[in-house]
Amino acid sequence: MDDAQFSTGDLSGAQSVDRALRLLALVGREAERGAQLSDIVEESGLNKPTARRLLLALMRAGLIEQETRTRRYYLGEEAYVLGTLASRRHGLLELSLESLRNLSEATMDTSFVSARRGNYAVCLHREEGTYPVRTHALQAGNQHPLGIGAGSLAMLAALDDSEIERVLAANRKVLETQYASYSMDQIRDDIARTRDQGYALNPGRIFAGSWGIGAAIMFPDGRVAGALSIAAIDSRMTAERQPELARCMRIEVDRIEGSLRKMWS
Amino acid sequence: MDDAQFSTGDLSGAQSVDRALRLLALVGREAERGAQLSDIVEESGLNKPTARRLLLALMRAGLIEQETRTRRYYLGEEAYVLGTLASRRHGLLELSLESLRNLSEATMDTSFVSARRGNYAVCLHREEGTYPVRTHALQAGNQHPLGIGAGSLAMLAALDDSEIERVLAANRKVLETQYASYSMDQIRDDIARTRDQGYALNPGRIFAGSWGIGAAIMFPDGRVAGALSIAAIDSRMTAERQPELARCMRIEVDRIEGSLRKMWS
DNA sequence: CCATTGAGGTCCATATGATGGACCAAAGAT
DNA sequence: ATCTTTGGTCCATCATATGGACCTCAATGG
Repeated sequence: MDDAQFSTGDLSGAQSVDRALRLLALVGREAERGAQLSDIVEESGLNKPTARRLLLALMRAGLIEQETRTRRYYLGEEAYVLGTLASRRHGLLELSLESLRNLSEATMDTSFVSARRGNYAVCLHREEGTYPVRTHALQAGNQHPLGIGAGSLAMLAALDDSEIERVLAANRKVLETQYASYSMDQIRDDIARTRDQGYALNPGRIFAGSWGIGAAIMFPDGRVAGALSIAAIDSRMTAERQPELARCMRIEVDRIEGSLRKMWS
Repeated sequence: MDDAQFSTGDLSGAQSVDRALRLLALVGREAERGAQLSDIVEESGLNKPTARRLLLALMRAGLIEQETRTRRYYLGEEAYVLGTLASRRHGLLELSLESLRNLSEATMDTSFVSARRGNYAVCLHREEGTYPVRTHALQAGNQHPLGIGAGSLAMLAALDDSEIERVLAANRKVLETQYASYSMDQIRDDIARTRDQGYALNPGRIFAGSWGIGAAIMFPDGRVAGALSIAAIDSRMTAERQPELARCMRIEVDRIEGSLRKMWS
């Protein structure tokens, strides 16, 4: 596989860096409430001194910070600065914000942008709808394995079959242990239906009554850039309304893909 | 000094993490053109295998990525995602964008938001003005020691005197070697004038003819959040026009500080 | 067309620096 | 007043990062 001219040898190592960056990601996903040291220790599988040492290093770099009162860890300002600088290449959120506002206004429901992150999908932003009954199943920062949830399923379905199987295989354990309401075959069916209909549907699989539909956003070169999705209670996701919502999303996806084309040319 | 109840002992270490994160920052600042391995090696002072190993670790985490064709390193999507998540706490850019648009429209000149990053100021965004002659001295991602440039000086002047001296002392070497047109006393004078006038002025100190004025943005708790600034050629920065520009900036700074108050309450 | 230069990438013996069990301190909880 | 939970740290041991030497490819130039 891959990488042309240079031999792609080992040069493995820098394991503490790997560990530190895993912690960084972990703290990031917990961004809202802040992460406790004990949680971090548990979730990361590292032990306390190690975790603390790595956290200190991340703090020295400004990527995370610790609130003195609560002793909780949060993403720091350097993370924000880097993100700002990265948005030149990866500005999916910026490109999508207006679309989300359009969607939420037109449909009255809550809409989302997600990005692919390895074998997972992360929610980048949640744009509240105006309809008074809303589902709060998905918040910015939350992540689920690819295939779990509407936007996430849309992204998975947009990959080619060999990669889908790779992803599913990589996620097998998590799926079995944490997503009992799903099965690998279930997901494969969902993919088929998604490709067939042109949009992804989550009929309350994660939380009963909390439905969603999603559509993938593609880079000009065919890679998956992310996904838009809309969530609502089941009674607002009837078979008649679904295609209508899908059409709205399609329009916005086209707009975003147009901007991406411009950005990369 | 400081940190209350827990003893803040050593627990130093994780040096490779420090190094890796320095590289990350370095690649980030070079975000536009992408960073070459050889530059990274030179600027970081690390040697090639070490730098490469750390870069690989950063790539594994998705924080940076390497374009296969050019072999240059860029910020990766994870950096973007983290930044998005961090913007919940540190969303200076989001809060300022509208103000920048107002400023650039009202004045026809280019305007900027910067954030403090340790002893430096980083430019987060550059909003182009419409006036046909523009200075391109400051681009997003660029950084200068605190005190160098209008926004940067505004931030420095907003610190208390003991911290100013700490910052200046820390930057002494860089100032001497790379900013020969400045001197420590020069900067101290600039600070006095800034406090006096209520806005910071850079009368072409870095590049002749490229002037700027700046104003600091403060957090509700009195810490420096960042700065707005406006840049133009000298003929558009006459003594008469300066107070007018400063007034426009002041209005926008007030707006942003209002939003910050809301965000933290 | 074959040096030569320079950039990207890697190997591996060595010794530096990360590891984690044991421990201490503070703050709730009973 | 004692127990438990959570945050933080020390230091002897050994795993892991280090960097000089080396390889490969592409471009320059004689």
